[in-house]
Amino acid sequence: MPLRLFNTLTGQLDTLVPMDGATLRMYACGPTVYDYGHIGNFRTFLQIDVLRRFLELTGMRIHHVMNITDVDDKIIRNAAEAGIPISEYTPRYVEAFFEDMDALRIERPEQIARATGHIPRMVELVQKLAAAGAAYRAEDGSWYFRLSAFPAYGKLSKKDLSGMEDGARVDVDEYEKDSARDFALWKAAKPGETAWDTPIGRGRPGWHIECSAMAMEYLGESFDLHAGGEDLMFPHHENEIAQSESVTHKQFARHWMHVRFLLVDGRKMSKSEGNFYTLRDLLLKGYKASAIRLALISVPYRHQLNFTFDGLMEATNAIERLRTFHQRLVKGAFAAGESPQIQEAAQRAQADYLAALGNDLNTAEARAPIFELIRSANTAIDQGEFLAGDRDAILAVLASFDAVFDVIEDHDAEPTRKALAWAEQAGRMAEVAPELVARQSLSDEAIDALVAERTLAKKQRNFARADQIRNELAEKGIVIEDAKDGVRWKRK
RNA sequence: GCACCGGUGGCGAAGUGGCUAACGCGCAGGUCUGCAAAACCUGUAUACGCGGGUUCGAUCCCCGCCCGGUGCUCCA
Repeated sequence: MPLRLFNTLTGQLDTLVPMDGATLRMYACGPTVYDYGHIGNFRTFLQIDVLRRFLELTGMRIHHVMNITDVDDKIIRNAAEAGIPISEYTPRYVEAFFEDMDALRIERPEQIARATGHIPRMVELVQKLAAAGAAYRAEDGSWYFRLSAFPAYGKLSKKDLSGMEDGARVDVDEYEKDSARDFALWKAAKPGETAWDTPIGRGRPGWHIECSAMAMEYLGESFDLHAGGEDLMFPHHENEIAQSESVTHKQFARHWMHVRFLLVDGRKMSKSEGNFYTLRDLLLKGYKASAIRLALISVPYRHQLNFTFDGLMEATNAIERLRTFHQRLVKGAFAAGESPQIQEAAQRAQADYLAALGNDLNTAEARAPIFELIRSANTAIDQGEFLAGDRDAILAVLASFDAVFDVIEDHDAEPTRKALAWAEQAGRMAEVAPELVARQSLSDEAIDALVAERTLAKKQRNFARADQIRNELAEKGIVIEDAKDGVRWKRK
């Protein structure tokens, strides 16, 4: 199943094929590590994860490079406020970032590149641009890209800058540029700021140059796919193209993917709006990592997603249904054989599922055949028409669903445990939802003991005691199910 | 202001120029159960923002309008 993916550059669905015929080379803009990641960041990384996982499911080999921006204005400012060098400031946020990625089960890219580890490559690129006449040094020692040297500028974001007045909106501290639209490649050091001594002077890289330098270092002058959030399209990605192609005269990335922003309660998420959430915030409110993952990927990447707590509950309940069904298959006893209707339904579900994802990663459409299959399988089981071969066929479909969505298998305990440990250490226990604390208060062994006591009470027809135990457990988020083949319990 | 995107049942969200417009969640009733839970069945449902146009036929195409959102500046 090939992937037809919307390409910002061409404005249409293009089939994603590795240009070397073997491995898809892709670059995705990663985080700037000045704070904890918020759910908007993670929506982007999650959608890129969906892309990766779908390609892997179809058997494609991938080489995916992600950068970490560990030097920029905000980092310098925050580190200065904290009174520590940036090399001490950023590691904790790098670590937190990967912890959050793991919590959301986002696969690691094949390669992670830090900006501060690639300064010489960036300097080289600036030198090459200068040699090509596309870069110039301003009086203060900063280097700028000369926009007029790249006539194709605007081809990605479809902006026509020809009509823009030069000098209409020049920032006061950018008076040294030849043209207002020229952007910084290298920023001259200001007193006390982090800086590197290099052949092009003492300073630090501009924001855009790191991605050009690292992408070309690891993926070559031309590669298959470049992805990121929609906000990066302009100016960041446009500038990357200008810098890179001015040096190589080759197409930089062939295919560009942009993930739309999410809204929270119908508005853009921002700290001033009071609708700003990090992953940790949500985990401490008691939501499961899997529910957050599902909520953030269920709306296709090219659509705005309106994030709400109702949406998180919906995702929580949908996962519950998936997991309950999965357990029913795994634990159930079925007679040998296959029933043609179920086999056929499983095959059709698998085909529809893959087709939906192949159609520009339509995750919403992809869910439908899975849930349809679950309903018909449940019906067959209830009617005693479900056989062991049917189970195997459906488990295979669920496995390919989980290869991309990754929410059926339950990995939720660890992220919550880590978030609680972090809250304790960071002195933020006040933010933890009381239900979450209650839920953590019983060990599996204690629950097993209570469940056994209840089963005994039931056998003795002491229903008052049995219900009392069930209520006690329910208060701590433990749900009991009396099935034909025994008693099950699960944490809500 | 300029540009782009969206407005589908109670909520979220697919999709299509013509068959009963997916799927999920919620709610109600039923089956099962000591009672529940899970599961299934039924209902919720006269759901395609408004007004024109094209067409044999439009939710889907075109025009206008209203509403919401986003970008044009640091931002996933």
